[in-house]
Amino acid sequence: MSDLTIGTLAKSAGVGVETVRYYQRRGLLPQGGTHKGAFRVYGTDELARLRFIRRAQTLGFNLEEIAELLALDEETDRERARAFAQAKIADVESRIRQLEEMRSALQGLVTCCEHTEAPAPCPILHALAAAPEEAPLTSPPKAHARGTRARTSS
Amino acid sequence: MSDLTIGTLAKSAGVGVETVRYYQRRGLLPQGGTHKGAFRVYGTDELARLRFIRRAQTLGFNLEEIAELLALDEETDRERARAFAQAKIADVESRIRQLEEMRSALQGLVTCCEHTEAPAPCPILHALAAAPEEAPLTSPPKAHARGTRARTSS
DNA sequence: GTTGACTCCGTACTTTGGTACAGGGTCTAG
DNA sequence: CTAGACCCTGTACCAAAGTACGGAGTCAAC
Repeated sequence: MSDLTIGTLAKSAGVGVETVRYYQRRGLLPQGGTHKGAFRVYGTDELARLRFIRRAQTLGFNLEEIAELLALDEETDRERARAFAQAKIADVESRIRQLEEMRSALQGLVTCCEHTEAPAPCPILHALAAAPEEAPLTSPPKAHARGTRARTSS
Repeated sequence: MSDLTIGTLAKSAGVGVETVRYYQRRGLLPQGGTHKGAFRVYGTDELARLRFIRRAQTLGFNLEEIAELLALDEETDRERARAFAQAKIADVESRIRQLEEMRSALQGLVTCCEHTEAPAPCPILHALAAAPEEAPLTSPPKAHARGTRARTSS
């Protein structure tokens, strides 16, 4: 037993076949698997690796980070694993803080809206439309800050 | 005054020219602007609209949602604006909860690691590698849950 | 011995919020 | 009147994590 085809391997880990292949392309899973006939077969270590990936994802690691985690040695890399986890905690916490700021700003708008008499323009839309010179428009969350050159010209 | 070219309009709002054009393509800003000579000129309402977009982004709205917000009427759509904001609050809060779960799981691993004697395999990597039948692998945060068909076949 | 499900391989597409670039035209200052 | 800065249009590209699809081969059951 534990002679899995890619399909059963995928199902066992709760992912799609295409996902497994994708992980193979990304180098997270071995391309191989021993051949048996024309199809590849996978064993329990591939399954464990696949589950490792999914669990690490639920903890907020992306695939690149997971590749690094997978390269760590259980015996000799404890320090590094812990540092990794701690860095991720810091990262998660900063995202939480960002979201909390959003929430309180939104909450402020809603509260304001509820305390405004009916025949007035919507304070929410109004607040969005008004130009707050004080709050200088902290740059919106860019998906991936890369070449954010403001092109301030010569 | 307030006869802005696309470049000055963009600079006034703190975005790049390409971004303005992109918003135009997305229908968030009018394509037009009155022509003056060969170039388009924009006025204060385009600038206000552009700033509206950026502010709404900092509150966590995506461009599709912002398009809807922009379609609301300040006078007659107060209910809808508030509902919108409240839905966004709920959304933000659920993301916060998710992140908090991640954080506590990570914190648990780190704490565990710190209380383990040195000559043992890394508990973090170990925990990731172990198969927790209890915690059935709550699906990792997919970027955009769309066609997540597990292809459970016939 | 054929049908249907599965596998293999490669490539292209998805989403979101933009960037970048090419190949023009135009406007303005010196 | 010419150089350089700006504008226009259109298209292609970026990241991340997959998903979809086409065409061909193969395996197992009936």
